This record gives sequence, structure tokens and C-alpha cells, in this order.
Amino acid sequence: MTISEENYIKVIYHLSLVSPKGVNTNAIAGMLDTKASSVTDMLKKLSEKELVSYQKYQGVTLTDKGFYSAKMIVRKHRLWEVFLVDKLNFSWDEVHEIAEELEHIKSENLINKLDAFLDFPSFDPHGDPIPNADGEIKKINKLLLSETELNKEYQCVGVKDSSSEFLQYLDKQKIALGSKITVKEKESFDDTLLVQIDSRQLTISNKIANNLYVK
Amino acid sequence: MTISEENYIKVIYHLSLVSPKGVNTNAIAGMLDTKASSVTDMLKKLSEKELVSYQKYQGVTLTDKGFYSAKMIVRKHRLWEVFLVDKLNFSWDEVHEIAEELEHIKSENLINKLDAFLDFPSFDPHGDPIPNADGEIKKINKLLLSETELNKEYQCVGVKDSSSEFLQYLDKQKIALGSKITVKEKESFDDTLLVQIDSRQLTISNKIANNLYVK
DNA sequence: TATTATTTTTAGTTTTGCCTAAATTTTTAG
DNA sequence: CTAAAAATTTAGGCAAAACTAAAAATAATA
Repeated sequence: MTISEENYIKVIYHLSLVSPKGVNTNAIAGMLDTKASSVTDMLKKLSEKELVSYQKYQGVTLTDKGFYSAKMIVRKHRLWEVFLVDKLNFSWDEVHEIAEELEHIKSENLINKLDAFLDFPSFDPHGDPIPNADGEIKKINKLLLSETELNKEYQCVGVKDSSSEFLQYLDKQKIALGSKITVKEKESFDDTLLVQIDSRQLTISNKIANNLYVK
Repeated sequence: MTISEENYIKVIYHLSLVSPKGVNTNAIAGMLDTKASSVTDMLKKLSEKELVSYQKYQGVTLTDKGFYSAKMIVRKHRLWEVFLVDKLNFSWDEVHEIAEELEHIKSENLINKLDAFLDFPSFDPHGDPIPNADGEIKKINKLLLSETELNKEYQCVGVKDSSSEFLQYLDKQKIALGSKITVKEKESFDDTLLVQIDSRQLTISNKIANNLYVK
């Protein structure tokens, strides 16, 4: 697979988690910052290679082969993110772009040795699960902070939005994966939350609460 | 720079260490397993970008800018090789191809953090020097085993040929970087050497002796 | 249902990096 | 010094992956 093909497969994978019935040409174009006509060209090629099943005008889904390939790319991306944060001391808002390049390095042996070196992590620095060498993904029962019950203690386990703006906001508020969070009050007018984080009190907007996963 | 451009710059760098007056089109084509006409095309482009100075039929040399770029690519290649051997437990004959891919990852920050993580190594697993962040290269006075004096102790510090066949031969004979080597006898007929390595005696062909650096 | 509006595909180009074949320049040898 | 050999460049093309503009299919709405 070329780098371009891998990028398409990865995007189709992420989009199909949201729309499993078939991914739109335009949605793919949007994610890859390219034009719909270019997407159509590539879908034909990926279909030839039996990585996707594609019927004109009907959207696209991954074949088993495409699905496995996608998970291997995601595996590489997330393992490299762990490496960058845990070993090279990058912060969690700096690693995405570098991992976008590293995920295309070919050697399977490399990625399995990296996995071992990192002690077989199950989650990346943003709390997203890392597929193992067989493509299996550990699921956890996480929910958004906005969906939690009042006065019950949760633990922060991931972010939905992993833009550097959001991650830097969390850093500023000293909210990290592992932080204990309890919602004390909910303002019904704008859904602002009053929360206790570790030992601090904090007011959190609905937008933030909709992008933070807890369990 | 594209990956292809980087590969040309790197090859021109290596060849210009041997022929500093100008590198031949055919020599570049040979190293990159491509055709002379393709090389000509690329030399024009690199010349446009002021990475090389190139005059038709007269060979090519790197500009200062091209020379610095080349050293940064070599730096990345060799640092990744150290990482693969020291941290991921690859053997020295397996790392070249993977490093050929890793050397094209763009982030400068990444490579400097990797350098720090590895404790600023000066040499790669094959004994080749690693340029520092400024492009400076530590020189050592090494010579080929075939050029040594009889009954004088040397230390193995590098290989000239780093093909996996040669490296695996050295592994089999338990010759590693750091091994102490003394030439006891030299057979004048075929230049075969009788050497003492650490505490063993070994007969070594001229071909081997011409590819092993000692100091 | 008819007719817009939107989405998607087709057709035709562009750029990058490669190719072959032919022409040109440089080098080597008689 | 000239002719043959070797090296290099030019010319013309191809495939991948993108693009624009136009056509076709599907979806939305009056």
C-alpha cells in the first residue's frame, strides 16, 4: 500500500465507526482535505485491491482485509504516540502530526518490537485503544463527562477532541488522564458544570464536558 | 524536500566523500538503481533548488545547503539505527532498511529528542560517525585491518562493508565493535592473516581484512 | 410529483519521478 | 588526431495522485 492508500483506508475506518452503513465520498474528501473527484478515483483503486467494497453513488465500506489493514495503521499510529510521550517526553498535544508520518513505516517486526519495548500498552496518550498484533481492541465502558451522574466519582480516561487547543486547555486546568472527577452541580440554563477535580473545584463549559471521557 | 530528493542528496553526499571533484551521473544511477536519464532530470531540479551545483556533462557537487541537508539525513539514519539496536534489540545487520525509511521523518524536534534519549551517541552500530545537531562529525583515526602492523594490539571500531552477509560473518566469528585484535602473521601469497581476537586465534581472508576498521 | 439542490462521477489536465530511444558530448584508443 | 566507445542529455511518454469543469445520479422540498 502506498502512503496515500493507507491514509484513505485509515480515514474510511474512522468514518465507518460513525456511519457503519457506508461512508460518503464527500466525508472522505473533507477529512483528507482533497476533492470528491480525487476520492472517487482512489475508491476505484482500493476496490480493485479488495480493500473496500464500493458501488457507485452508494458509499463505501471496508472489506475484512481493509479493516485489518486499517487497524494495523491505527496500531502503529498509537504505539508511536506512546513512544513519543513516554520515552521522548513530548506532550500529548504535539504527537499527532509526527505519528501521522511514523504510522507509514513498513516493518511489522519493528512495530512488534516497539510494542514490547513500551510494555504492550492498551491505550495511547489520549486514551484511545491500541489494537494488538492480531487487531484486537480492548473496549472500556467510558462515557462523556456531560453524561455522568451528580456526586458520583469518575476517572478521566480519554478525550474525544484531541486538538492541541483542547489538550492545552486541559493542561492549563491540570486535568490529565487518571484525574478523579465528580460533578457537583449542573446549571440547567447552559449545561455548565461545577466539578471537583482531584482536590480542586472548577466550572466547566458544556463544550468541554462533551469532549472528555470518564469511567 | 521530497523523499526522492532526499535520497539523491544522500547518495551524492556518500559518493562525494570518495570523488570530491564531482559525482558522475552513472554512479548516482547505480546507487539508486535507476536510469541515468532519470538522474539528469533530478539534478536539474536539485540545481534549481540550489542544493547541488551542476553543469551539464561535468558531474555534480553539493552546495553548502545541500551538504548540510545531507548531513541531517545521515544524522537521522544513524540515530535511528542506534535506537533500533540499543533500545529495540535489533541486530546490526537488520537495521539499515528500516532506517532508510525512518530517516525521512520530518520533525527536527523529534530527532533532537531522540538524540537526547539515546544519550548523544557519536557512532552508529556499524561504527560510522553521527553528525550532531550542527552537522559536526567526530573523526577518528581508523585504519583497515589489512593495513595494521604485526603484533600490535588494535580495537575493532567499524565496518566498511555493512552488508548483512558480512555482518553475519562477523557475528558468527564473534567479532564485534570493541573486540581487541592483534595480527600475528601475514601470509604473503594471498594476504591471509592469522589474528588473535580477544583470546581466540583466527585465520582471516584479505577480503575480510579490507572491510574491518580498527584503531 | 416535479424540480431544485446536493452529491458523486466522468473527462480531461497537471506534476512528479520514472522510463526508452535517440542525439549529443566527452573520453579513450588506435 | 581521428574514430570508436562510453557517458550524458534530450525528447517524448507513462503511471500515480491530485486538480477543474461538466455530466449524471440521488436526495430534498415546494
